[in-house]
Amino acid sequence: MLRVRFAPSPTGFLHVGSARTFIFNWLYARRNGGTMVLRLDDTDVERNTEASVNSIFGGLRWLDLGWDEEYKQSERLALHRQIADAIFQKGLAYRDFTPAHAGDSERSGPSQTWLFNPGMRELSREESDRRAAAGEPFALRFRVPRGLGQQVRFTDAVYGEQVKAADDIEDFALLRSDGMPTYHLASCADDVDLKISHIIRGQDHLSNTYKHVLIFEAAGAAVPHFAHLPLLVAPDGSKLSKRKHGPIVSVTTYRDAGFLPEAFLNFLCLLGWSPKDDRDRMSRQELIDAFSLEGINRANAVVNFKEPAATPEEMFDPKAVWLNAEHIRALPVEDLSARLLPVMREGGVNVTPEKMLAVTPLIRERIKLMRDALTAADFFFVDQLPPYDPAELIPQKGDAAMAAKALTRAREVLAKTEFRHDPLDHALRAAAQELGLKAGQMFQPIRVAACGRKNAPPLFETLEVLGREKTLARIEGALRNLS
RNA sequence: GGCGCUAUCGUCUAGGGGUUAGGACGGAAGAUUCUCAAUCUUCAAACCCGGGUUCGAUUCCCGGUAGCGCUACCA
Repeated sequence: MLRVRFAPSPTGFLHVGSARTFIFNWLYARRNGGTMVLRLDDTDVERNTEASVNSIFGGLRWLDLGWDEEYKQSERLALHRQIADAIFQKGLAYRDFTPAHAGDSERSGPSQTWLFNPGMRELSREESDRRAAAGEPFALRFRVPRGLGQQVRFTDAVYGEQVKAADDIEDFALLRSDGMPTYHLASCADDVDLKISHIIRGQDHLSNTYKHVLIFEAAGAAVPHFAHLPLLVAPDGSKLSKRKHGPIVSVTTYRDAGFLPEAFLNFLCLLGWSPKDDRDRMSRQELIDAFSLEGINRANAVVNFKEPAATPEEMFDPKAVWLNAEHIRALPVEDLSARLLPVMREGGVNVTPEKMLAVTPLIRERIKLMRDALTAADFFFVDQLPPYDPAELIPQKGDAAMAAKALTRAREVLAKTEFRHDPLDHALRAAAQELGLKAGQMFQPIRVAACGRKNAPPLFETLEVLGREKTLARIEGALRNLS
């Protein structure tokens, strides 16, 4: 039975790297009929926050992926201690009574490799028991086989055969002196108990995996399969951090900016994985069908965002934005319209589903992010157009007089033309011809009058949706501006 | 410092002992349309360096360099 897990520690918002790890696990489970387990690795009580849990769940809910089972590591401490004790009873771990030091010993000084504490490792069982019984605090450390030339090995589905001399592995802690399990112990104990068959996680754990193999073996459990994922990094190659890179590393930023969850999912999948057949836009189902561990590559992938966040949407990886536009265009108009509705309303636009459905085809190819609809379609929803430069009304190779002539004629024609695409097309083209104007010279003043700007959707469809009343009022306004 | 992982256009990647080294984004140019988009066409753009193996290496091996990870009683 194939079982995978996503095990975030709730110490921050949902990170794009974590999201991708979740996605790859999910894809693997769905592809192979496996079970997806979500486990909150919350043993670091100090750093866990409720806000973080909310961010993780909120992000995952948005991605709409789902999982089959859910656990909280902090509720499973008894299991962790039981396994730690079993390892200790087998003589594969020892008590270390050295007072805890707050992680300051590294980086300063000659920084020698710390492997183990000989005094504590060699302490007799009697002495150890006596000091423990006396209430002296201790950390429990794994007794890594030393001086025997042993090797620890495992096969990684992505990185291949991995071997390390046991002598190079430090005697890592299993339990802290306060009795709480460390990440390594808790993670492995839970993986054993939850019968996780495949561990798919970030490559930052590749070198930790030797320790985990040691724990699995010491616990007498089967060692699961491993697949490590290349890391997602910033354009300068450094690892993504909120501290340094800000909201761009948070999944909710993409949601709030108007990414479609399936587009974001698609984008993340293409970082460090390839279907190997030149496809780029892929649906959820296509991703499931194409996913395999063989498609994962080994080099870190850059999330190509702009460091000093330029304009709001210019900061995103251009490929993510493009993919989003692709997904938007691939959506049936009805679906896109329905999904645009809440975006517009959140943006303060009062719009009916009917109106939205009429507007959607006009902006569909003109928006990259969902929120772009707010600016792309603004003129459909306001009573009064915001002020614009009357010079915009003047057509190519024309002057104010030409603009006035075109608008005056348009006012007459539009007063009696049916407001549908074809009649509008015929009437306005005929009017242009009468006036001796090129189509563009006729249309531009009308477009600017109706939309308040030069760049807008095609004229006839736009007028049709806008309606006669608003159109004529706006032409009226434009003529006033011109004089 | 120690141990390990990685290295193809600016970015994501395909490929693999002999290829015009392929695709995508982004960039440039053009076509098209009533503007803007969308679409289509074209162009520029890469095998980290040095040794070896080989008739032949970008591909295999070794070394270097660089980047990254681990080296906590964080996860």
